[in-house]
Amino acid sequence: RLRKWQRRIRISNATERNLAFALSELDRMASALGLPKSVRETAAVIYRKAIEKNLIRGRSIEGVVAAALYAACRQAGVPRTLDEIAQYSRVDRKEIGRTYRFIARELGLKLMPTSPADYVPRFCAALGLSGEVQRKAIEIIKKAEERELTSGRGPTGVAAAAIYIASILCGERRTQREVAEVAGVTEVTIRNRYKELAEKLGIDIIL
Amino acid sequence: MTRDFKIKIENVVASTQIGENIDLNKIAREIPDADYKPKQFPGLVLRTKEPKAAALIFRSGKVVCTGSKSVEDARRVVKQIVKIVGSLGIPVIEEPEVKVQNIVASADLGTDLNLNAIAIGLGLENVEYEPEQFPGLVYRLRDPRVVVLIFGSGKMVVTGGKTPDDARRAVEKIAEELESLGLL
DNA sequence: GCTTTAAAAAGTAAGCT
DNA sequence: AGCTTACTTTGGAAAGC
Repeated sequence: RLRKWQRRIRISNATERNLAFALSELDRMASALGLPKSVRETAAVIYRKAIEKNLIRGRSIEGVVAAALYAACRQAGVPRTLDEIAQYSRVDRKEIGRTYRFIARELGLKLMPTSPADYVPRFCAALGLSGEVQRKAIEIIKKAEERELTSGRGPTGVAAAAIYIASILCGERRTQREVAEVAGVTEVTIRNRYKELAEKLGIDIIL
Repeated sequence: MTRDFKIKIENVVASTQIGENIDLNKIAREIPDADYKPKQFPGLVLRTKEPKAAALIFRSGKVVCTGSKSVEDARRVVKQIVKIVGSLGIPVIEEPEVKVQNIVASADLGTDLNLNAIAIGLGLENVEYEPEQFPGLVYRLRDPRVVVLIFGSGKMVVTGGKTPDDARRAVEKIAEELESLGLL
């Protein structure tokens, strides 16, 4: 029947239109966040899988796009915080987080929580810190994880504290305020984390 | 090895029905400390001091009681609400059937925990752990049907159960699981 | 889905002195 | 630098938008 044929065309048009919108939205956000093409592609794959499993029901395309991008960044080891993702989305952080948990669960994306170490390269670059500082910060984070000093703590706060300590130990000191700015946490959080790390890891920080 | 998980009931949510077609405006007029903002929420809020709790009274006569530290306290609160509403000349059911809807309890495993290891041990597909958003690991059990929030300190919160025993069984089950995984 | 209630856990945040 | 207050998460019922 002709009706049936036309209906299919309508549906496929809408589907394609939505996909085109989603992909353009994905590109717009990825560019704004300065993400590499590989991450965009990973996010696109996640988005398509979500579509195939009808995980969009009751959710906005933008929300799923944002969640797919968030997941892709983590999977690629170049995490962006939900706040950073939300900065370039019409959807708020809370909704992106919920959507992320939902699609991660439904698609079986087994992602461990982000390690503070994954934030080190980006934060250090933004602070103009050397590879030596990055190495030291990651070393501190690894020890902190072994000593179980990171359970329940925000990854960015731990990363910020480790970088703050490393910058001092390497003679490239950055202020708590500068580190807090790039890490997106408060100076109070850096203070709390660095005091704990310095004390429990036995690091002497002479100012 | 008798463990003391320090299980404590922190909140009991119960529902019941104390009457029909209750005039909430009258209650709001007669009881000065009652909160009633029908534009914002259809229920009227009445708070009791002993036991300290809050009751939501609806026009239908249905009542939701929250904040009690025990099932018995929840029943005591309902009796107080019946007495208060009844004293206003409003027809009430003297001894309504009280149904516990949810019990929130806290407990302590007594040791610090490595949440990353626990997430892997219990299975990433059975657990939610996003320290960027919340410090606790969320573990949903099918039996008993409750949700447990596990923290790095070893403390936890059990919610969603209908009886104190649901919370007790959940804590013991988790302790056993973690121990068999060598994470406790 | 939201609105309102209560309470705990631990981390982070914001305002004030 | 503290202290206080407050928001994040979990669960459930109620009546209505």
